[in-house]
Amino acid sequence: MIAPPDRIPLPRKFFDRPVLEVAPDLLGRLLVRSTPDGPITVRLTEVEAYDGPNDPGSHAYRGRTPRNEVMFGPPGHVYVYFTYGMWFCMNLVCGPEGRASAVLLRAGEVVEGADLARERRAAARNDRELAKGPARLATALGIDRALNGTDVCATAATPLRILTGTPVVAGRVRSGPRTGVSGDGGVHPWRYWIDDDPTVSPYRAHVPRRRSGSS
DNA sequence: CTAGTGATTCCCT
DNA sequence: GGGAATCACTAGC
Repeated sequence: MIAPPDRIPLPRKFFDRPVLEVAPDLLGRLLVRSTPDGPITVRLTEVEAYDGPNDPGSHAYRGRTPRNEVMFGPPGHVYVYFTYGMWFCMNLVCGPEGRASAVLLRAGEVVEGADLARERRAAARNDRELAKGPARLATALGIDRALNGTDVCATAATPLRILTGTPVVAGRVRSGPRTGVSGDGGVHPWRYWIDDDPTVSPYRAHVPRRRSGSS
């Protein structure tokens, strides 16, 4: 069996580059989640770059902690975090090792295993919403804490892989401020998405939440 | 379509 | 203790 040209795993050197190069280059790539019932494959349509300790929006901004430890490790590994008491989101660590830069996978188009994704995403009103948003994408693929640190470049069988897919030409890539990032971290146009793609999540500016019941 | 709000747990200060 | 790289749901236009 020879793999089709769009289903060749991306090598580790793909991720061992500055995060601002890797992030737009991930658009159009295929993220494959292996499950006992079969694969679920997502074509990436929206991502965000986080550039390590120099980036106020990054989880690594204040240094290494138990939670962000994977970000400080080698490129090509998955950083999964838990947020808002309910959701998981996933990142891909970029190079060079120790810089703690990573790409948040924000949205994608389910191109294989939509039936399996629908089971996990019963609230989705249509297939475009299956992976429209970082926590939705993680939910659709069944990503949780157990996947934290997974090597997507491993040669042995892994629960998660990244394949070549069809890279998006520069003219179809758009960029803008990152979603939900506050303060100085919000000024950088480090969110990248495929122009005019219906699976890209709506932009939400950061809004600090006040506690209910007091003023 | 937009805007507002509750849910629910973990992490870090 | 405060707030978080979010989502689902509702109301209103």
